[in-house]
Amino acid sequence: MAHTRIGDLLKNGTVGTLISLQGWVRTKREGKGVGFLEVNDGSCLASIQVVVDLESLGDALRQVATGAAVQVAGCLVTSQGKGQRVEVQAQTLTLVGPADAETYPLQKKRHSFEFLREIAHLRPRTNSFGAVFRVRNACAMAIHEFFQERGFLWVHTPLITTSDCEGAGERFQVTSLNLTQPGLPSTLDFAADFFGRPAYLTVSGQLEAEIMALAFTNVYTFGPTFRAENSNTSRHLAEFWMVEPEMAFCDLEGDADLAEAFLKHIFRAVLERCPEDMAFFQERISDRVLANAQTIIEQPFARITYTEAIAILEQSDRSFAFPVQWGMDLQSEHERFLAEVHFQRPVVVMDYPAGIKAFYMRLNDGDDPQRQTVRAMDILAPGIGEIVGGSQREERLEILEQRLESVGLHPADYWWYLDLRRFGSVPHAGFGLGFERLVQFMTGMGNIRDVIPFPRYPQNAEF
RNA sequence: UCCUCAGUAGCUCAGUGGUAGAGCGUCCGACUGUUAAUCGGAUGGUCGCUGGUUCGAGCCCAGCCUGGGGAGCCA
Repeated sequence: MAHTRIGDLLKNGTVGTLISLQGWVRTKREGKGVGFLEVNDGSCLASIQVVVDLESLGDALRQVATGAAVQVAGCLVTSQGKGQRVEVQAQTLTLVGPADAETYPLQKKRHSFEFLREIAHLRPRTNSFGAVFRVRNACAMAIHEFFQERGFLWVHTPLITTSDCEGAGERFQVTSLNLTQPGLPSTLDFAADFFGRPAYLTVSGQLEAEIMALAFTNVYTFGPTFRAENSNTSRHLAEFWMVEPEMAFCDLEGDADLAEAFLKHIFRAVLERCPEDMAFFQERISDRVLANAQTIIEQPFARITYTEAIAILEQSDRSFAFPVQWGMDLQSEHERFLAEVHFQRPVVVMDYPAGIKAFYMRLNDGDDPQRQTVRAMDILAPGIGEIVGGSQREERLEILEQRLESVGLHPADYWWYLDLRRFGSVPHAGFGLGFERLVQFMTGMGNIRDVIPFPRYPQNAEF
């Protein structure tokens, strides 16, 4: 008999039919004449109740404990008990893989996320992580859907790179040299290394995405990114996934428009496709999850310039640890005030001072030289902070060369990037979205390490 | 990396100088179409590590390790 996924049985299963299912036992309750198993196969949040007659299947049931893998065949019947529409009256119960109840770490109780992080190989079998990873999947699909519907090409930018997306943080070095040899690293000869020069794991696919955008008009990347920063926070990972759309013939306003439509689409899609999981987050993780999603979907994002943001902060009666001053980078406390207190919804902040942003961002025309700004755009989200960072790129060759020089970079190292400005240059723009931060934002999960199956962060790469 | 809080049973925690505790889990029993089942019993400890103070340290002191929260960096 073909096996049916539990989500299918609970939703569409016809009472009276014979079915077969496979999954892992969440709990077992045993009485005198009858026993109950709750079996989950990850297809949905709910487990299905399997009713086991002890006279016929008692021996088999005794082998089964929490955590065991089982296969059950039987009749789908209307539940006599409360709490579920249907249940399975077992005719056969097969133990596929036993689990020792004494040593199986997951108990029939609530566990802390800190503890579950230590058993990342088992935590996907919990309600919380089941919901997280189903929502994560739905987010990823919604992202592809959004771009594909709009004619964006999914492009694959390299993970190993020799270029540096300036300002994006510390890089992991990639080498085939034998670093355990004595005498290293003073004798390191990169000419003898695999690529003949130092190479790194990518910190951003943006520069290569620009190449592709200037051929395909609208493209996006969606893949892993690596930062060797010694960051120990609830919103940083050493390995994370990033989405980076890049659009030719597009300015900063178009960029912000796309980012807003993009976030709205993802929230709408996930709410529609994972209602049980989202209700679970609302109930168990944060009671603001659903209201937050509604705000994202229904309300237009606030949109201000950096200069206006500074004015709002200066006029607020808050006293900030970091004094507010034009030219400074916005601190966490400032971002939180803007998104959580002042606007209470996502805020797009545009036109940052040139001095605090990367070389490739387009200089605004007609600025006071003392207050030169660039066409940068950050989206600040309540509870998360910066979720999107983007800009219109500098498309003018001479100005880009000057910017490189002024920040101490060598234009020769960026010859191909500059070539894009020599041959058919057009205004273009894009942004980067931290995928895990999006999932955090969506689910209300407090720590980014709990929205990726196997988190990498300083001193941690166990699983 | 900095600031701060914490580390005691499988898990969540109480215990602030004098015999190591509770709830949950697990096991056994009872009971029951149960569903965070219920009731009774049992099981369970290098009190993070190292050193120090003291007649005596889970508790006080120092260093280290690990984890949480916040900050910086950023997505």
